[in-house]
Formats: sequence, structure tokens, C-alpha cells
Amino acid sequence: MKISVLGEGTRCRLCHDCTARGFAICAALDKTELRELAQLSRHVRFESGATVFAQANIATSSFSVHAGTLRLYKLLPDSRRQIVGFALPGDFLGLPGLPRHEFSADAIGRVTLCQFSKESFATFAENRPQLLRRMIELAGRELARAQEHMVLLGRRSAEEKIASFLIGWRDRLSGIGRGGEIMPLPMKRLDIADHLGLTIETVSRTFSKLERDGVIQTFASGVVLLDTPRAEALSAGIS
Amino acid sequence: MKISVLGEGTRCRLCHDCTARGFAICAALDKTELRELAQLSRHVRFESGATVFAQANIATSSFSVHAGTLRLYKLLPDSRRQIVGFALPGDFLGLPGLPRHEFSADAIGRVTLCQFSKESFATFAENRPQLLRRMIELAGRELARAQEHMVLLGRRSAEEKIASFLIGWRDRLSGIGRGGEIMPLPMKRLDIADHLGLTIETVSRTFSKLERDGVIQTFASGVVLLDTPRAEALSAGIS
DNA sequence: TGATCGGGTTGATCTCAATCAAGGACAACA
DNA sequence: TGTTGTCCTTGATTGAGATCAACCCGATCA
Repeated sequence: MKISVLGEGTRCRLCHDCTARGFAICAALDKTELRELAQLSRHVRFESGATVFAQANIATSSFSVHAGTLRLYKLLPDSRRQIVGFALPGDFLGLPGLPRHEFSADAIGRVTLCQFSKESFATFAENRPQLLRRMIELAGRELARAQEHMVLLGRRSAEEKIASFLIGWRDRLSGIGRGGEIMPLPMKRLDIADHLGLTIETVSRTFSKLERDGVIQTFASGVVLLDTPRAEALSAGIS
Repeated sequence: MKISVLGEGTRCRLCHDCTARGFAICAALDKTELRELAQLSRHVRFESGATVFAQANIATSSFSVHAGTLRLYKLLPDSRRQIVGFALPGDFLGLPGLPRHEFSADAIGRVTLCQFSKESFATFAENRPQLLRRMIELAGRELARAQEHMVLLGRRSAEEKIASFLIGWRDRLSGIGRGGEIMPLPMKRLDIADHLGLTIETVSRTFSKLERDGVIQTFASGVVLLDTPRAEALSAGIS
């Protein structure tokens, strides 16, 4: 299946001033290696809604997110959907060792990625323990996040789910230097619902309730946490 | 916190005929390396119910499961519990890169493990890309399993959850050469409930329903799949 | 022999979130 | 300017699974 690259694929020559540099896998590389890796990669751009890759397809490429947000999701045959995560700048998609994509990924808003052929990336990483360790670290962090999300899905109320999601999103944004008073939520209500194991109506009602209770304030451009301690308590599962 | 080692910790000298060899990280090592790794490890044994390590504790050791089953779980402050997985022979616990244990682990029945100091294991792995790649592969597989479990927790009915769990358990057992007509379920109903985001009553009722419908048959020693296609259909989310 | 206990099952009832249904806000566009 | 479509919100009702409660069964042990 042809992936829908809308932008031009251009060889990346600008790794040294890439904004995602500090938190992506590239953080493990020195200048020379960086230049070498750039030779193997190309920058690709996807417009909002475009599918970067689809579940179960043979994974011939790996990606490092450069800018934008992606939703990563799995579908059941009857089209029930579970969003297993949102990818942000610095996230790596397409771990070596798994021949097929485990989930589908599509762009929420415009997204740019560094694309590598899995094969050449594997050759490049082959004898670079530093890079391999970095990948283990990223995979471990992702795994920890997945396990935390299992607790949310299996054992928490709608209100706790929303609060947890907001706190987690805030932390991820601040982790990539995008923290701020007003927190952008690029994904739609339906995406949030499919991420938290809720329906869109319950998500909407719960946002309304949190707003009524003075915990958050919603804007077209995002959400502000008014009562952070309360949100954090809900998120931690206290009360 | 002192971990409760009930058995004697003995240096492992028998890696070459270890039963978990084929699917554990050691599969990536040659004879010499195996002997070298054995020098760094010791065999530890835990009796049923014993805690191998606890969530949030500093992780000074890594483990490779040699025999038995463990439940891996996270607790909320009010003692709600989510079992994030069950560990079987060959599973690796305590990835490098994460300073603390992300979950607690305790023995279901008697368990034996190879224990490594994280530090010495890291040194050993340092310049063995083969081993590092193997760990990425295992981490990736674990991540894929976690994501599959998110679909289960977020988007499936009780009956589908139980069927999925049984099919998944069967596949894992057969993956380590423990497949068979009657499938042992070492964990209790409460463990299954806390794994699937259900209550013990719903688990019990659903087992009864599946038995009434001729899909499974339960014994003290385990479960037999009578109508495998039906169970697989439920597990896949068809109907 | 009976008491106790842990684990499991089953029934009655309740509740939280799903479902069904309607309408509002806003942008794109003819 | 009205029309259409997307996204979101809110209300009414339903239902799957939680909760509450009772009981069963086999093991252990006095």
C-alpha cells in the first residue's frame, strides 16, 4: 500500500538544528553520526487526517516525529477503535524486530517526520550500542506509559480518566518544551473518547462537569487547568 | 526494601541446559558469552505469593524468568489494582533505562528467576549489539502486547475479554512449548478480573456462560477449549 | 466430626456510562 | 443569505457490569 505523502520527500540536511533533536533517538548521536544518519533519512510531510501507515502492513520504514501530533490506533473488525497513544515530536515509530505495524497512525493537523528505511536504519544502528541503548530506553518509557494507560482503562472512572489524560498531556507537552498556560488539545473529542475507552458524549459531559466544578476552563484553542491540585488528585486516583 | 528471597541464591552454572534458554534474552548469546553471563547471575526462588519487587522501588536488579508465573500489577492509592501482565519463562523484567520498577511483581505458585545486578548486566550488554537488539525485540513484543491489551480494556465486552484472555494465554503457553489439551490457569479469578478490568463476579459469571454455551470446559487443573473457532471469533471481536 | 477459611458461584439490585435523540455553534460555500 | 457539514453539547432512557448478599465446596485442622 502506498503511503500518502502529501509533502515533498526531501533529504534531511538540517539535523543539527532540528527542534526535536534533544528528545528523539538522535540525542544518542554525535555530529558525524548525525550527518551520516541524515543521509539515510528523508523529511516527509502529511496533511491533517492523512494516514502515515496502517496496522498489519509490512513495516518497511521507521519514523521519528519531527513536528505535529499523530493518533496511533487499532481497529476491531466492527470498527470499534482504540487509540493506543498520541505521538509527539521525538517519538519513534516502527521499532526493529516487528515485521508489521502494530497499529495505524494518522496525522492530527500537519505533521512532519524523518523517515528511514528500516533496513538501512538497522544497518546503521547495528554497531552503535549507544543508539541501541537509546532505543531500549525509549521503548521502555513507551512501555511504562502503556502500562499506566492500562490502569486508566481498566480501573478508573470517567472523571479520573479525563483528569489523568489532561495531566498526562500537560506533562508530555512540558517534556518537549511546549508547556504553557493554555494547553492545546489538537485531537478531537472522539479521539479522546477512543483513547480513554469512553464515548464522545461522556467525554463532553465530563469536560463540562470539570468546568462547572472550576477544575478546568475550555477554549477553542485548548484547556487551562484552573485547579491543578484537584486535577492531579483525580489523576492520581485520590478521591 | 529487602526482597523476600525464600530459596537460596545460587550462582547459575547450568545456562546451557536451561529450559527457558530458547526464548529468553540468552538466545542472543553464544556459549562463551553464556558462561560469562552466568557468572553475573544467580538463581533465586520465590514461594507462592512472595513479592519479587515492588512498584516505585529503585530497580537494582533485572530478572529473567526461568520457571513459573508472576503477576505484574499496579495499585492505586485506594487499592484498586490493575494487573498489567503475567510473566512466564523467558520474560525479562527490569529494562535498563528506567531507574525504578514500574509495577510490582509477585509469584503465582513457585517461581525461579535469574537475577542480575542491573549495573553489571549493563556493563555486560554495553558492547554486545546482538544482545541489545534482542532486548529491543523483547521490549517491542511486550509493547505490542500492551497495546493489544489496551484494545481489550477499552473497547471489549466481558465475554470478549474472557475469550481473548484464554486465546492469548493459550498462545503464550504454546509459544514456550507448554501447549496442551488442558490449559492450566495458575492465577485466581481475582487476578483475571484485575487483569481484564472486571470484577471477580463478572469473571465467574462469564466463565459459567462460556461453559453453558459449550465454548469451554473448566476443571480444577485448568480449562479446555471445546469450541476453539467460537472462542477465536469472540477473541477477534467478530460478533 | 464439625468448625473455619479461602476461593468460587449465583441471585437481586443498583449505578455509571452507553445509547438514542435533539439541537447549538461555527466554518465553508453556493 | 441560506445551506450544508462537522464538531460539540445536553437531555432522556437503557443496559452491561458493579455491588451487595448469600451460599457452595473442598481443604485444613482442632
